[in-house]
Amino acid sequence: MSALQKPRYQQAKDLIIGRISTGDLRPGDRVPSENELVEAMRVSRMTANRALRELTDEGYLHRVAGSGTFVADFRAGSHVLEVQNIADEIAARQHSHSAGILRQSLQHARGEVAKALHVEQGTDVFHLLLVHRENGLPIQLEDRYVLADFAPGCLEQDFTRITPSAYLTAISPLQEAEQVVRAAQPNAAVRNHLKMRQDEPCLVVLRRTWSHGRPVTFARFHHPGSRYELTGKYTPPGTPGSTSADVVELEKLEQ
Amino acid sequence: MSALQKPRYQQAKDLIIGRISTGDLRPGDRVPSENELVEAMRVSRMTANRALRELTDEGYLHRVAGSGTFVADFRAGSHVLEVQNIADEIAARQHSHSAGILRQSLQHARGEVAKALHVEQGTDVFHLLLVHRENGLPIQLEDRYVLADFAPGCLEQDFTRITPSAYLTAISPLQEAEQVVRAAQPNAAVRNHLKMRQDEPCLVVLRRTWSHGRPVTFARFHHPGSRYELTGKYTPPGTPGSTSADVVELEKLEQ
DNA sequence: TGGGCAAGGTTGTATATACAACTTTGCGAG
DNA sequence: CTCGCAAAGTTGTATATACAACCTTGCCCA
Repeated sequence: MSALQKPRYQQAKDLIIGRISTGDLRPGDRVPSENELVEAMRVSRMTANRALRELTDEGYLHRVAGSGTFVADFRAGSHVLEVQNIADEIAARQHSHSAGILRQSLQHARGEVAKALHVEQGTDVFHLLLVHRENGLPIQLEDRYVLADFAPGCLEQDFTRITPSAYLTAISPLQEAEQVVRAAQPNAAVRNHLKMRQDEPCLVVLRRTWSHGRPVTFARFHHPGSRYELTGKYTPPGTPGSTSADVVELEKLEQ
Repeated sequence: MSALQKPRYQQAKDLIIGRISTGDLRPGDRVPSENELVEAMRVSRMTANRALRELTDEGYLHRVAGSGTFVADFRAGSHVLEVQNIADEIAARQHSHSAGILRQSLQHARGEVAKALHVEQGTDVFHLLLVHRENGLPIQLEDRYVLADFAPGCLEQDFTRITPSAYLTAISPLQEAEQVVRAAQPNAAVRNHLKMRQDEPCLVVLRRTWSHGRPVTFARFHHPGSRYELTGKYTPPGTPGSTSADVVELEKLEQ
C-alpha cells in the first residue's frame, strides 16, 4: 500500500459521499458500479464492493442486484445522537449550510460549566457561540465549551468551514455522549439570534461528550420549534436496517 | 456452497448473537478469534472477518487489533427511545404514578393515522387517550392508536393499572420504533389536560412501533415543557457503563 | 409486429493469499 | 529479579479469482 493514511475502501467511501454532499449525485442517481470504481480508483473489486456495501448499510445508497447502485432517497438521522454534526445533517438534505460566529474566546470555567466538564473552577476552556443556518435560515444556536488542553487550536480554527463537532471528532474520537432534550421558552437573545417568532417554543438539547474517559466538551443547542426536530429510530437486536423513508413519512405527520 | 439459504457470514453472525443472547457469552467475554471461527465453521478467514466486523459495526462486539474480539459492554439504554413505559420511568424516580383514562374506544382509522399504521382508511383501530401523572401532577398526555387485530383485548383492559406500553409489549415484543421529537405550542385542550401554564411550551413525541415487520401502534405524547424532559446516553463500542448519576447531574443544569 | 431468448452487465457471496500493525506472552540476558 | 526483545497470535486491509443470481438490453425468429 502507498503511504496513504486512510484505507482505500474509506477513500472510495469518501469519494462517493463527497459527490453526494456537493449535489453532484442526487437521490435516485446512479452511482458508479463496482467495476467502474475498480478502474477509476485502481482498487480491487472486493475493495469497491466493501465501500459500496458499507455505504448501503449506513443508509446512503441503495443497491439492486443485477441492476446497479443508487443514491438513497433520504437520510434522516438514525439515532437521535448519531447526528452530531449539523452540517452533515443539512448536507444530507441537499440543503446549504452556513454558520456565523458570535464568540470564539478563551475563558475560565465557572459554575455549571466547570461542573459539567468535571474540572476545577478557573480551568481554561474555549467558549464558542455560533449560529447554524440551513439555506440561510437559522436553525441552531450552538453554545459550546471545550476543554482547552483537549483542543488547543480552537482559537485559530475557522468554524464557518468546519463545524466544532467535526473539528473535535477529528482530534480524537468522541466516545460517549449524554444528552437532555427539553422544550422551553427562549430568552430574548436566543430568540433574536434564531430569528424566532414571538412565543415560538425552543427545542433545547444539552449534550456532554466524553473522550477517553473524561468529559471534553459541553454544549447547549437551541433550535426554533417550528424549523427543527429530532428524529430517531430504534432497532433492537435482530432486524437489519430498513430504509429511512418511513421516518421521513413520520416526520411529515402533523400533530 | 451447500444447500443453505443464509449466507455463511450471516450464519456466523447468528452463531455469535445466539451465544450472546443465551448468556453463554457475556459483556467483556472473549469471542472466538477469526482463525478459531475459520476452523469451527469451516469458512475462510475473510468470511469470519466480515461476520465479526459487521457485528462490531452493529455495536455487539468490540475489537482490539492485536488482542482480540470481545462482547461489547452494553447495548440497552443507548437511546432516548429506551424508555417506552412512563410508569417504569416514574417508579425509577421513587415517585408515584397514576393515570386517568379520557377515551378508550374502537374507531376506524382515518387520514394520517391510517397512513402511519400502513392500513386502509376505515380499518379498525383502538383509540386510547390518557393522562399520566407523577405524584399527582400531569406529565404526559398519551394519544395512542393500536391496530385492532394486533391487540383485540384493548377495550377490556384497565390501563390505569397496566400502561398501554406495558400491555402491548406483553402481547408481542415490539421490535422497532421510530420517533420524532419537537417543541410546540399546545392547543387549549392539551394545555388543559396537562394543567399547563399559559405560554408554556410542549415537548411532543410522535412514536410508531413495529412488531414482526408491520407498524402496530402509533402514539403522540405531549409533555409540559417545565415538568418533563428526555434524557439519553450513548456509548458506542468500548467503554464500560458508567452510572446514570452523570445524566442526572446534567439534567439539573439550568439553561 | 410481438414475443422470447441469449448475452452482457451488475450485485452477492466465498475463498486463498499476502502483508502491515498491534498486543500479548514468554524467554533469555544482564 | 527485571528489563528488553523476539515470537506468536490477532485484527485490519488489499488483491485476484470464481461462481451464482438477477436485471436489462437487444437481437432473432415466428
